[in-house]
Formats: sequence, C-alpha cells, structure tokens
Amino acid sequence: MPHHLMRKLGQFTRLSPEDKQALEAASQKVRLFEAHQDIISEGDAPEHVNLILEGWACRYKQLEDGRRQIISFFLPGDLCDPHVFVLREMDHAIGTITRVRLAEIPRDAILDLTDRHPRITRALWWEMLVQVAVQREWTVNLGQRTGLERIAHLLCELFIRLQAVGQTEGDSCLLPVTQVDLGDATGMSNVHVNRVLQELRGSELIILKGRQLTIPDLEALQRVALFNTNYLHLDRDGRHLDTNGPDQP
Amino acid sequence: MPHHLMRKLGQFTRLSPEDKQALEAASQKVRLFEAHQDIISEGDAPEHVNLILEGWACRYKQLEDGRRQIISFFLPGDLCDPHVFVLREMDHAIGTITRVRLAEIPRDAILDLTDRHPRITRALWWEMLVQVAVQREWTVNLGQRTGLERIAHLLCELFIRLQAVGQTEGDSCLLPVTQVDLGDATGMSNVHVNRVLQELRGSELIILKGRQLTIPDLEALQRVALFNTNYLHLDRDGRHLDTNGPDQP
DNA sequence: CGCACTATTGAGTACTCTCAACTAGCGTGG
DNA sequence: CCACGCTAGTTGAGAGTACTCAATAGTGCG
Repeated sequence: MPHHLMRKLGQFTRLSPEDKQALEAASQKVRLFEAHQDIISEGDAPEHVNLILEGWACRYKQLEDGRRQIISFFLPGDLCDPHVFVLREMDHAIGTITRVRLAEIPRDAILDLTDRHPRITRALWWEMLVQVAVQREWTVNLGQRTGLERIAHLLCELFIRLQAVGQTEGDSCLLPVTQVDLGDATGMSNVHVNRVLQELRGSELIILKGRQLTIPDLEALQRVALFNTNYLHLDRDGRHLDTNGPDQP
Repeated sequence: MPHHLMRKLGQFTRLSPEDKQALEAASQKVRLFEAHQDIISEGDAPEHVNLILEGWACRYKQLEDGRRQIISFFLPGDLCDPHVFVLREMDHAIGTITRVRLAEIPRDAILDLTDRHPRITRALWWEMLVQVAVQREWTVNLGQRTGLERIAHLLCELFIRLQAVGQTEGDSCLLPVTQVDLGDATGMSNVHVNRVLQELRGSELIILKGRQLTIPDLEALQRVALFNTNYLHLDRDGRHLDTNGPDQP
C-alpha cells in the first residue's frame, strides 16, 4: 500500500523484502480526510506518525492576528516526522490541501521498526534529514529571493519531489493549490502571486491552466530560481552507510 | 567540559551519572576556530558531530550571486545535528561568528552513545526536533512578520536560548553579531536593520550598546514580536517517555 | 441559474532597498 | 601622540517591489 514511500526510500537504500513487509504491516490503519481539514492541530499531543498515501497536505502556523504561513508541503509518500512524539505538544498544525488518504503508524510500530530494521532506521533518518534540509532551503527562499524567484523555486521543488514519487507525466504534474496557498507558502499576497505567475507564463517558463502545471524547460526555470538540487539529496547512495554486505538485487 | 550541553539536555530529561560520563568521554577532542571561519563548507562530507562549547556560530547558505542567508545560530551547548553523516554532503555551510571552541564528536562515538544510552538517544532526538522547530519558526518569521517584528522575534529567541544555557545576566546578554549578520538572518538590508533597531531603542524595548543587549521588559518585546515560546519546547517533561523507573534525584 | 470560490485587473500606498556619504571606535605604526 | 586604515554603525534621498483595497471576471457545483 505505501507504494510511494517504498519508491522514495528505495532511492536512498535498497530495502529487503522483510523490510518492505514490515513497512506494509506498520501502515495498515488508513484514514481519510476531506480537503481543508486539520489532521493535527497546534497544541495537540502527537500520538502517531502519519504517512501520506494520496493527496496533498501541509504544515502551517498561524499568528494571533490571522497571518498564516505554510511551512512545508507533504506530498504522497511523505512521512510527518518519525519522532514527533518525543515532543509533548505540536507547535504547529498539519492540514490537508486536497482530500487525503493517509496511514497512521502507531508510535510503537515506529519504535519497533527502528529497533529491528537498521536499514529502515537509516532510511527514516534520511527522510527526516531531507525534510529539514528542505526547511532550510525555504528559509533561504523567503529571506533572499525575490517574489519571482520564490515562486519559481517552489514550483521547481514541488515538481522534482513529485517526480521522485512518480507523480509527474513528462513535463507536467498536478498542482492542487490555490494562489492564496502559494502566497501563504512564499510570504506574498495572493495579488502578487497572481502577477508573478503571469510573468512566468509570459516568459514561457511555465504553463499553468487550472490545476495542471507544465514546465517546458525545467533547467531554465531552475536558472531563474537559482535552484540547486543538492538540498533534496536525491543521490542514491545511502550505501556508504550499509554495513550488511552488498545490496539485494 | 560540555557543561552547557548537560545543562540543556538536563532540562529535557535527567541524565544518570553514567550518561554524563559517556557524554564527557565522547567530547574530548576540542578544536578552536577564529571568528568568521568555516567550520564545514557546503559540499564537504560531514564526518563528525560538532558540539559548540564556547562562542557563536551559524549555518548559512549563499546563492550564486552572493546573497547570503543565515539559516540558524548555534550558541554554546548546541549540537550540529547528530546524524548529519547520513547525508553524503553538506548542502550548506557552518561558520563561526566569534571565536569558537568546539568538541568534535566522532561518528562512531555518536552511534555508540545512541546504542547504549537510551536517555541520551531521546535527549538527542529532542535536541534535533527543537532545532527543526526553530527552523520552522524562522520560516514563519521571514514569511509573515514585518521587519520590526522579525528583529524583535530573533532577539527574543536568542535571549531565551541563552538563558537556557546560563549565558544571560539578569535582563542582559552578549550579542556578538553585527547588523549585517542580523540582516542576513532576517532577510533585510543592514540599513533597514539599523533603522529598526533604532525604533526598538526608541520604544525602550531594547537597550543595545556595543555588544551588550538588554531587554528591560521581555514580555513587552515578545508582544510586539508575536512571540510564542512553545516552539522552543522548554518544558522539562521528556519524562513522559522515560521507561526506566523514576528519575534519579 | 446562482452561489461560492478562485483568479484577474487597476490604482494608490507603504515598506524596504540601493546608493552614497559621513561618523564613530579601535588598533597599528610612523 | 596622532595619523591612518579598517570595520561597524548611522543618516539622507530616491527608487522599487510588494501590499491593500476594491471591483470585475471565470469556474464549478448543487
């Protein structure tokens, strides 16, 4: 079932059949959420780890006066950090963007996985560290890039991450977010997002109709975004950490 | 030696004498760095975990055209993420701000610690998760807050974090960063940082002379910053995870 | 067919930037 | 001892970027 997760972790390290079975077993409890709902709210005590199976969600944080910042996006195959339960309460919320199907992995199942499956443990570390790297890049994005660069950068990131879980078709993908959402993620007003998108369309860097995004020339878009893929750590070589002999085929 | 680290981790969970001894043992190799030097550069392969003993450092990332974003500050007692070595190469740099004395903890020592000391393992997780929470809050800071709020927020955070490691005196602390640094951390120009600082001084929210920062009324400053302490997870109750009986006194 | 949400456009405003010059503090060396 | 150079901080003025408010178009669904 958690096919996207397998696909992604498989990029980092080869999982044995037993590893895969264990992951399957841990993610049996599936839940559905409608769009624009909280999966977990600020102040809640985190009880389990959520694995997104289908749909988009996001972390967000709201200031007292209503200003809202989207802190990161969760795409299919993404795990809402493996060890949240070490902290007593959530300092932010996780909400859906579209309808979401997710697996709730109980805390004990995670502890068990990490006790018994060293490769999974490393893979989870990798997943966690990549999420943190993404968070850092967002800091750079918001702090240093112009509006145009910010949007371009976000689109590059989302496209490449979707590609990694097989959610793209050629140079196209679905982008189920509103311009308000894009604004909340990039720290700009919806009006300005709109104008920037038009500028990107004007330069033929993107084609965006409805929820369909096409990036005819990804490298060109990356150039205007000053996008460097390195922070996504897509290189498949967790192998340098493998200590149990050669990989299974 | 790693007295600040102890102090901080002790806030989360009580460490046994053996735990403390193990931490001491792991952090024997001390190195010195001058101000404004790289401890590790982008592209390097991370080999060990750095524990700041004295002085300030920061993570930063630089765009091709020279724009620089400080991504986070490291204060005494801070650990540069426990599991970096899972990733093959650094996607950002860590550099000093002042002279820095740090302990290099070899990768194997970390693995050994986490194998044998469950409380340390949890404490390291906590340290890691708090750093990530800080990173998220920076995202909110850069995305949603105004210049004035951003600077105020950063000063609140630094003061409270310094307090947690005993580096404050009453309502004062040392702030060994230039206005350019503050700008690089908050995504604003040094000129604007300067004007904002003057505004904060004008409202008597801060007193800043040379490298000495005084915050006469922290709550007032927190109010203008829309600062909510929750993301620092200062509450001492990792206890809800303790499984080896009651805490040692 | 109409409501609700999303996207688009226009106009005026405000925040923040850049450029540039000037001041202050500090250490070095003539 | 003072000049010099260096870094850090301060100030002024003009230019942009991005924001707010407000009105107008699409789009989708019941």
